Amino acid sequence: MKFYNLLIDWYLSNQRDLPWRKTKQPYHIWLSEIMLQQTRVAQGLPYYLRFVEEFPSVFDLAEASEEKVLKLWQGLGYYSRARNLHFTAKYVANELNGKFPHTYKELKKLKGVGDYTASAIASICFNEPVAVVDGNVYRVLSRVFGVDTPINSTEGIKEFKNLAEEKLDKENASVYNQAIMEFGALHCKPKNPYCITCPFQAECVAFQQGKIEELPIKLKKTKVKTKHFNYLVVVSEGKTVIQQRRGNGIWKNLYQFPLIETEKEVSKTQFLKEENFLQLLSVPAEKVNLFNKKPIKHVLSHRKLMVKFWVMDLPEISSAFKTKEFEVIQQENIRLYPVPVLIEKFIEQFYFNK
DNA sequence: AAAACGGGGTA
DNA sequence: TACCCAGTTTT
Repeated sequence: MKFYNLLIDWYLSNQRDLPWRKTKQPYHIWLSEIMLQQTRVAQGLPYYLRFVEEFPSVFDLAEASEEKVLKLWQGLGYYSRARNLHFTAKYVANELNGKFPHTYKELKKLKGVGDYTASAIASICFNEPVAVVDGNVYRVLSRVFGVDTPINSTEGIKEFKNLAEEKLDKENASVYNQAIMEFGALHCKPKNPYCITCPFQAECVAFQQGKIEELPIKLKKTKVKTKHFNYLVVVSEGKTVIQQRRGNGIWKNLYQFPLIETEKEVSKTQFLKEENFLQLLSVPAEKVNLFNKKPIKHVLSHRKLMVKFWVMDLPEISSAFKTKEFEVIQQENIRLYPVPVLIEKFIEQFYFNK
């Protein structure tokens, strides 16, 4: 029995019932694939359902504002996915008459669609014989065939792509690709895989050599850097002040309270005296209160943020906030804006003294 | 070639 | 903690 036959047999009796498996419409497959990049099915599923409900077609998504798309994406992370999703929706709707490309080569030209996603859409929707290589595929192939090349090295990426193409069932790329990913997700798991009941036990190099725990091999990732954020939460006549994050850093185009970044954690005295922007405001010290005594630790894949929220009770909005950088809004309207989870959690706890 | 880019689940 | 998740883009 060939590798792909065993795999597909396993899949046909073990696959999960997922909404995007009930369709082959490129719009839905594309949407699900973008959402599931570096994201577990369990986490992405509710977002997928809300998006399909809110945007039944690519035209609906194209017509929405980016702010609305980001708001619906809030909490899913990697927000460039949402921005690229919206950009591509507009492109497909307006330039391609709502029709997605039908080939790997053309799909890969879409913003936010890389090698994996182009392969996934081309194979799942059109049965094009191109192999997907995601985290699951790296794990299954490295173990079964005993490949110890680091999966995140240039060499490894090429080698695994070639191996994946070699093992692909070219007549049934759609089912095969989903099968190998599903097998990696449910059976050949990172920790405690079900080797005892594995259909590949006899031929699995890693199992036979006792290397299940070691494979796949991955080069160590970069150090997490610590940053110190100080947010100014203005409270004034039922209003507050927010700003949209610009540039290419984290949370681009999402909203937050006015931010002052410091080299290290600062006390109230240090905060009020040493920061230029605050001096500009000239707020009396008694009007400033620290919301959280200990900094809130917010950990991202490559950053550790230590965050303090400074609440400023003002009789009126300072003129320093009346620039293009800031927006003065009614407090109750803050829930309409897309914000990082960190900010959302704060808003839930803080009732703006009502 | 390496770093940037989120948030949550698992052991 | 440390690692991982249906990866892509930028530096």
